Amino acid sequence: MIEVTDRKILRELQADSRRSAAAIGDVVGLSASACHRRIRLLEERGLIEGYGARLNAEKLGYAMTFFVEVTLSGQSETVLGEFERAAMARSDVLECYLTTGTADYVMKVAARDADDFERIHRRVISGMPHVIRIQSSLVMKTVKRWRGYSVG
Amino acid sequence: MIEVTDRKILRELQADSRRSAAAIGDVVGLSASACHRRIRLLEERGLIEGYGARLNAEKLGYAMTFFVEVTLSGQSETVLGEFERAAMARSDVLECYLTTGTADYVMKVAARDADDFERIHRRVISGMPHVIRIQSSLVMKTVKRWRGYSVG
DNA sequence: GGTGAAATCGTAGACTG
DNA sequence: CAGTCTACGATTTCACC
Repeated sequence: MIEVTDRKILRELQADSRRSAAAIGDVVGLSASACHRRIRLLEERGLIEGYGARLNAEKLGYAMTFFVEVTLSGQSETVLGEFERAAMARSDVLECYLTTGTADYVMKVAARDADDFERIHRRVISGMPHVIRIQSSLVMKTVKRWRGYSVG
Repeated sequence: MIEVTDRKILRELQADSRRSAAAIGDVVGLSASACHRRIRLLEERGLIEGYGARLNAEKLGYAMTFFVEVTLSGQSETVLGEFERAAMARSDVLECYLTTGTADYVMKVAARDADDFERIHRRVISGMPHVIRIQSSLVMKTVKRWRGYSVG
């Protein structure tokens, strides 16, 4: 289990990972060094996997985001493994999940424009191993994102 | 457009936002102060929206992640707005997108266990305004995540 | 967990090429 | 626009209470 103070630290770091141990300590009621010790421990325990910048997709040139549901021709280890390796390797695939439900995988894909998505759909995803069906949904509006887990 | 060096900086910050300007400058071939200046500008231009810790869902106590597709009873501004406000307010809804395709919204939801998801499904999502249909998929395996945009 | 101190590192500004 | 230099402040890390 995670202690109350640790939860507060995680909440702060999730919202802004650039704050110093001293600043976070102020908020959670800990001295800078005690807070720093706890952060180190949270990293070592694997609760914190890393720190990253949140980038603006549009300003980066990615005008379109899609959810793509992919169905494969089978569910054997080999089939899944080969598909997953291909998904890992594609930089236009931002996220990829094996799911229950109608399809086998759900992927989040970033495209620069409609032509780019057409290319990704036709050349990239269709060409990934064992894919027999693709259904994509364009994200028209991002209502919520980056808000992270509720940690207390 | 984004300059080559800026792209490299974004790539580094996306992968690890805790590195200092000096450390990133080393990688991209810039002095600490030049690199620092560019990072400030990238923040001001809105390319960098923020910095966050990547937390481990399982270790936080969220054993299950779901994609939930929601269909509403209409598409008027009022209907969408009321639903979106409810989605924003729920801390178990990690992400929420208005999409084209079969459903109206796709949400990512974190649950502590099966009972918790049952509760979220029955009490929370079904209770959100104007929801007439819910279809959820359990994430069985996260193949790819956190890898961010290809910027360089 | 807190304190305090030392060493290190990071930030920001002025100035030069 | 980048590099250097610089000065100040912040941060990390340690031993000890």
